[in-house]
Amino acid sequence: MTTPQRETSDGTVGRTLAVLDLVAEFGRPVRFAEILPKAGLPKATLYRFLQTLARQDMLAFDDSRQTYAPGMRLVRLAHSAWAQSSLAPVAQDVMDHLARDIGQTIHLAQLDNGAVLYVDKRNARQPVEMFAQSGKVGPAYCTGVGKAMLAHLPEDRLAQAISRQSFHAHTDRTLTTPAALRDDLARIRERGYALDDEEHEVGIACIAAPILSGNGRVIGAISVTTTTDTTSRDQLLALAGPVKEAAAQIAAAADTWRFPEHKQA
Amino acid sequence: MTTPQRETSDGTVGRTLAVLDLVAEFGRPVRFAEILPKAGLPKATLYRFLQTLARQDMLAFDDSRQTYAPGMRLVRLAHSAWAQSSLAPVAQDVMDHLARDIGQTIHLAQLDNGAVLYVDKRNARQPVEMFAQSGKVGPAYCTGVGKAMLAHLPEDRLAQAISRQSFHAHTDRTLTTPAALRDDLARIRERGYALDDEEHEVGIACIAAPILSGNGRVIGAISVTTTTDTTSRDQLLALAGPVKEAAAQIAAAADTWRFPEHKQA
DNA sequence: CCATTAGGTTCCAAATATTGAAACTCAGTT
DNA sequence: AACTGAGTTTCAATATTTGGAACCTAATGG
Repeated sequence: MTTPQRETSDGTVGRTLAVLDLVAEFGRPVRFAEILPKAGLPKATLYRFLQTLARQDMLAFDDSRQTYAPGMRLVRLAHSAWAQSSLAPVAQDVMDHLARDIGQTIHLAQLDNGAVLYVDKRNARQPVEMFAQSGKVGPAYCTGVGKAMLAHLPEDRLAQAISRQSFHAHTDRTLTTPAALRDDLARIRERGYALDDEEHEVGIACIAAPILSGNGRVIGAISVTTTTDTTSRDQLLALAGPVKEAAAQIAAAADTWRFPEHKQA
Repeated sequence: MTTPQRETSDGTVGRTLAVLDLVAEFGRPVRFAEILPKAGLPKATLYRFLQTLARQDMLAFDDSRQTYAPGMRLVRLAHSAWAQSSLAPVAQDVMDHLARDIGQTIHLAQLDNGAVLYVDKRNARQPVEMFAQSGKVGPAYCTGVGKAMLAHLPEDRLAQAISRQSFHAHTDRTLTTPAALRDDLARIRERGYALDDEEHEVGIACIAAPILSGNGRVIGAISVTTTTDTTSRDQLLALAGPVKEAAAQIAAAADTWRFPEHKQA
C-alpha cells in the first residue's frame, strides 16, 4: 500500500532486531530502564525481547551490573559477513600495495543505508586497530569515501541517501546543504576522485576514488588520509592517480572474483 | 502444549537466527535449495525467514545469482560488540607492547560456546589482516589459548565444553581424548601457561596464558605463535614470562575498566 | 522503621502473527 | 507440449506474541 507510515519492520524478528540496534547504539552497556523509553515498547515486551536476545547470545547480560551489551555471537557472524559479503577480501592485495607505496593511512568503505561503513584499513605505521576500525560507520556527506560513493549513485538512491544525511557542520568547511553537496558530487564525477579538505575534521584531508563495478554501480570507495601539517594540498592531489588506479584494480578484481571452493569433510 | 517436540530454541527469533547461523556457516553465498535440507524447516517457512533476514540487512541477497550471504548490518553490530563486550579494547596497550617487545604474532581470544573466538591480533610484520582474524573461531582442545582457558573453567562448565570438542587429530601430536586433554589441563594450571606444540598445525607452536579476573574466572587468553623452524622449543618457553606478565596486566586492566563516559547532544 | 518508589519480573486472556501443505509460476529440459 | 526443479504465494488452523496490570524486590527517605 502507499501508506507512507513507518512500516518500521517486519514481525517479531524485525522488532527484536530493532532493539538490538538500539542497544548497540548506546556504545556502552545499558540498563533496562535506559532502553525502555527509547524503544517505545511496552515494558513486558521489551523485557521479553532482551531476554531472547541475551539467550541467543546476541546480547550479553552482565549479571552484576544488570546491563546489556552486544554479544559475541555478532562478532562470529560478522567475521563471516566481512569475509564473504564485503569488498575487503577481494581488495586485500591492492590495499597492501597501495599502503606500501604511499605509506599513508588508507580506508576501504562501502555505502550502508546512506552512511559510510568502513570495511578495511591500513595504518601508516601501527600494527593494527582491527575491528576498531572495520565495522565503524561514519557520515557520507563530509568524508572522501562517502562523497565518492554518493557521486555515482543513481538519482533515486541518491535522493534517498541525501535525505538521510544530517548535515552537521563538523568544521567550517563542511558542506551543509544538499545543494552544495550536489555541486561537489558533480565535480567529483568529472574528476573521478573526491576530496575531503578538512570537511569532517580540522587538520585532516583525504582523497578518495569510487570503486565501480562493470555495470557502473558503485560498490565501494577507497581513500588516502593525510594531515594538513605533514602534507600539502598539492601532494595530496598528486595521489589522485594511484588512488584511482587502486580503485580500478579493486573493481576489476571484484568483477572476476568467484568464491574459492570450499568443502568440509 | 505438552508436545515435547524439539523446543530447540526460543520463538520465531531464535529459529530465524538459527537460519542466519546456518547461512554464515557455509562460508560462501548459498542458494535457497542448499539451505533447505540443512535447515529442517518447511519450504515456506524457511523462505519467509530468509526474506525477513534479507529485508533486515542481516543477510544480503544477490539478485543475479540468487544467493544469500551474511549482511553488512552484522559488521556494524559487531563493531559495537567488539568495542564494548570483548577484551580487545582493554587489552589494546598491552597487546601493542607485547607485540613490539617480542616481535611475533600474538593473539587475544575468548571462550565462546566451547570454541575459541579470536578477538584481536598483532602480526609480526604485515600491516594487518583485520577482521580476517578477529571474529574467527577455532578449536579449543588443540590451541594454546583454548587450553589455557579450558584449564581454568569450573568443572561443570569444563565438562560441558569438553563434550563439545570434536577431537579431530589435526596432527600426530593432537590430544584426541578427554583424558589426555584433562592431563594437559592439570599441567597447565600448575605452570600457569599452556603450550601448543604442533598440536593444531605442523610447524606451528605457541605458548599461551589465561587471563583471570579478580574473582578467578577465565575471561580470555593471550598467546604468542611461532614457527618451529625459526624458534626452538627453549626459545618459546623463554616467552612464558612475558606472556604471563601480559596476561596479568590485561586482567588488571579489565578489573579497573569502566566504560568511558559518553554523551551525545 | 515503616512507607514509598523505582527498577525489574511474571501472569494470562485476548489479539495476532506464524505456520506449512498445497497450489502456482517460471525457466530450462527432454 | 509435457515435465521437472527451483522459487514464490496462498490461506485457514493454530500456536505465539502481546501488553496491561499485578507483583516482586531492593533502595530511598521521611
